[in-house]
Amino acid sequence: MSDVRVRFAPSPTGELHIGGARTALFNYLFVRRIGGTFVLRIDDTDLERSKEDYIDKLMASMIWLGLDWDEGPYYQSKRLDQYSGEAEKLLTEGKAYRCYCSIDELASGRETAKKENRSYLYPGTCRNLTAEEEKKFLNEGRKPVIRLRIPETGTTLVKDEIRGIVSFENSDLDDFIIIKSNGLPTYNFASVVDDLQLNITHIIRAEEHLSNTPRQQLCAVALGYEMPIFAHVPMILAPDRSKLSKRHGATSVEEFRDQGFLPEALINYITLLGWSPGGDKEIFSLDESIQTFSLQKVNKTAAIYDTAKLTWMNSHYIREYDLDQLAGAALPFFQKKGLIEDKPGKEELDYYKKVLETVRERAKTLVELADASTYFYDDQFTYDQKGVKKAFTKADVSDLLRHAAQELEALDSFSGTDAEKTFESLCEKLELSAGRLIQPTRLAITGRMGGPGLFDIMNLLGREKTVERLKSAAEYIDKELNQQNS
RNA sequence: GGCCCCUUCGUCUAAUCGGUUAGGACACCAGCCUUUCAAGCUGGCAACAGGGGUUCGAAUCCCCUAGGGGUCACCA
Repeated sequence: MSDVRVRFAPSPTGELHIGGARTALFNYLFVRRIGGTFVLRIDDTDLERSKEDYIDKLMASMIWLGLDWDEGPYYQSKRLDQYSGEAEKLLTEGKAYRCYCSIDELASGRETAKKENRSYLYPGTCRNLTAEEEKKFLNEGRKPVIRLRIPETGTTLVKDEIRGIVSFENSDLDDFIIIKSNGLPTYNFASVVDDLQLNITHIIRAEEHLSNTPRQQLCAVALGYEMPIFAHVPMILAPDRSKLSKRHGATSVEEFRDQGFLPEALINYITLLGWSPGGDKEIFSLDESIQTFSLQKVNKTAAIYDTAKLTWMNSHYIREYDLDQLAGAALPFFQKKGLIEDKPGKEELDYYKKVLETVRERAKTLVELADASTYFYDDQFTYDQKGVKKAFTKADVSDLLRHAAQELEALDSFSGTDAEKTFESLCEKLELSAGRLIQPTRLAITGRMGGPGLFDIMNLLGREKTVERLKSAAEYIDKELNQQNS
């Protein structure tokens, strides 16, 4: 096993969204290829926004996607001693200092800077306070924060596996806060302390963190460490090129799951968002991606996510999935529609799998799969109105349906092929094209104009239901339609 | 606004060191297949942001402009 260590460090302020999932995925692909350790860390230093419920959901989503980790979760909220300890060290070394400026004072400085249309940097008011001055502030009841002393000159170089070397002028940075007045660390500090203490070797994270990296690197330098290697992966944007948010529809892994997407499809789709193995292959498994993944081939450009392609991939996986696996994945969707019992028996499950087999070809999501299966369970359906106009209004349709029902009833044995033969000879006898009989029959037994092969449906439904539905359709035509006509 | 990153079909992307009719996938359109709807197959539409260089030759290297994104919090 290699000593490469990566981490995925979500903050539990929401569900795992598609961008976070992709970041986790790239960490996973990278570390699994190299045989290193994948660490999960929960960045929960924001007490107000962090919720425990989200931690469980985050982990559940990762497991559902198949992204398992080796170590953790570590919780920043349980490591607070580490941060204050390191901060204290910086304080005694003179690399950090206490700042007594109030939030209001800071805000007003920021405001005037904005009015004068220049960028605001903390002016270093408390940079060189004397002991007496500090005492005075303390007596006033001020609670200090701790700021890192940033070099006034020089350049900080960030090495990034994807973007090369990115340089920042230290003079553009200010002495930022590492410990808040409530004693908790800020993200920029806690994250650095953790990455160093957990021996993280590669930080693979979203591009939005690139601008913060020089600050973190300066932290590491002050703490006497060298920073790990960075890889800032491009963002995933909404179709309108803006940052992803709720108003763009489904953005979390959980939502995609609820909409009937398979984890393999989601993974396959986001794998291709910002990375490509080269070549023409589009469909591949997590394991296949691990074999070919490299950070160097990750794109620099932000990707816009487009559910059309995801949907196409999902339909592909629905078609190709192992039947038992598909049955397991789709079951909750059937149960939600009330098609299947909470604890289905063996017979019910066998029938269910047969239904899946005949229906899976044309479903793009698991929701559609359940929608397309209702008439296998429920006799009480209405006829598609367009279909009624097309298939039920021709002359003598009701007689035709009754005739077909009679023929089927007269059969010694009943199967899909038997039914097909019966229909063929009936059409021949009546000198009808196959469609003339098949269309109204389809509508009669499913209520719809599209779907699986008619005789496959009959086969599954069985003779009794088929005949029954043919007859009641004939009745419907005589009653409803002829009444209208007269 | 300062700083940083980015720019190939509508979208995701490919194109070893500069030499390609700029390739694939989704979507879209047409045809084939077919009892319907899908699937599948075949074909079509469609891109190097703009302008300067460097070079025999630039999507590829350099510069400028424009556009997009990120970041500048006692959020992460």
